[in-house]
Amino acid sequence: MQYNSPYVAPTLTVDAVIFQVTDGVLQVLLLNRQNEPFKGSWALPGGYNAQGETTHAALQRITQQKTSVNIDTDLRYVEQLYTFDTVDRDPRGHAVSVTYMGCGRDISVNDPHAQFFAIDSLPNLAYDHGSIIAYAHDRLIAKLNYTNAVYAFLPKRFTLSQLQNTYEAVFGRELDKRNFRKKFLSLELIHETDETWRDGAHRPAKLYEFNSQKLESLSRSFD
Amino acid sequence: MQYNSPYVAPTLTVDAVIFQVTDGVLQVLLLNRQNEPFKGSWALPGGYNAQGETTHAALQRITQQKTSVNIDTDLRYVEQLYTFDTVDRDPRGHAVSVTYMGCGRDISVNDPHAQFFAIDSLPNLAYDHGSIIAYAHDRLIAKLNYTNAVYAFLPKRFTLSQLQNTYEAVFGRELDKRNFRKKFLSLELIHETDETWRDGAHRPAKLYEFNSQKLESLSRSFD
DNA sequence: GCAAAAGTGTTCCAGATACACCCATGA
DNA sequence: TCATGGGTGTATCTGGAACACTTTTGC
Repeated sequence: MQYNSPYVAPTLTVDAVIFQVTDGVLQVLLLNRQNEPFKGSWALPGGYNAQGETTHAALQRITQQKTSVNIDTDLRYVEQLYTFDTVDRDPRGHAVSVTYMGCGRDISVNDPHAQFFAIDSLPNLAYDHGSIIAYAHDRLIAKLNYTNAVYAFLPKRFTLSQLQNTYEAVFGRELDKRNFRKKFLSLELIHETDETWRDGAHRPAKLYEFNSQKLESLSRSFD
Repeated sequence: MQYNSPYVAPTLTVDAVIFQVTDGVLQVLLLNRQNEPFKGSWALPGGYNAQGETTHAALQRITQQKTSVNIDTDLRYVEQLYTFDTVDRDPRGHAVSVTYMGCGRDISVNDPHAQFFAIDSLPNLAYDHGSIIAYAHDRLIAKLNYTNAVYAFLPKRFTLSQLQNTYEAVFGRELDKRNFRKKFLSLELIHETDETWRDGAHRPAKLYEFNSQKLESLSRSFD
């Protein structure tokens, strides 16, 4: 491979779509932009990826700096999504963005400019971040359909109702309680514990645990 | 976003996994490397992506130059796969590679160093191209399972046996003829034509056509 | 008439869907 | 005792899997 003119690489950036489910609502982490371009709009956490740094390492550094979220400890599932590279997506010049999706729970953000938004009431978004979020949501739905990735949204021990709520929040539709329980239990991904959860004036719920906290493909797809 | 040291982007490259099905065998296009590193090994068609060029445009230019394959006219389906960025994957330095998968049929290559290989008898591969091909194959199987993407491997009119052979080549296993036909026809992706195909001393086969040559998701997954 | 691929139906089983009531608790 | 969410079973339907013979042609 020979080149006559000196090679100049495009700018490389990383962007993260960080999801959590709170009170039965799927949320995305966004940052309010303090500078141009798109000052005042909301954007995914992201930044530059320099030579010698993997995209994963860049993501780690950037989310830590900008949102105090640590992708290795705060997120229980992280996956590369897609690389967006339309030449005109950034008004400052050609930038190629490697995007990631991450899932966690009870994520606390200190920065006053960082905030979680419900997936179905997003504010004005910078760049092409609206389509990146839509892409991530589609992928997330697919992942929950054929893997055990829900574990990333749940505490170690959880009730079947919490589990069902999480699926409903991601899928954006309601599921039948009896069918949900029958099907999910038949997948043999979780087991009962001897603990129960008391929460108000009603029968306490059994707590369950995942057999494995590692990503596994389901024997049959969920949906 | 301010930087104290001047920003240097990693080298950006693109690599293509180009599939076709010939005589019931799934094949991948490879190039024999004439230079170091990995001189003599086989590699995916790929090359540098400079600033101002989209990855798709770079792919177009590179496959045309190196293998005389035109991804817009010779391939009927193209999709971005994944971005590989392990710092040490290229011995010459940190390179980030955006990979694509493409599918076509009857692709002719002029270059004597370019050749199609059966997916299950690949030669010595350069870089991490073995794992890229494996990743592409997995994705291809998934795509054929939940979309009508097979059309990319077939001529405009084709027999049900050709269709079944193509699935078998990609999936790497045999399918039951009666169940295959019943199921595929029930998906309503193809329609009969009034033409038949004569080919040797046996009953001629009806020719079918896809209703649409655009990618569609199946109402129920295939496999 | 024979070799070769095309074409065709039925039975069985597993899993999806639809659906309504009793249980255990706190106030 | 009542309000609240937890927990449970059955009937029906649809789609997947297994399986073998007849048809049409060229030689």
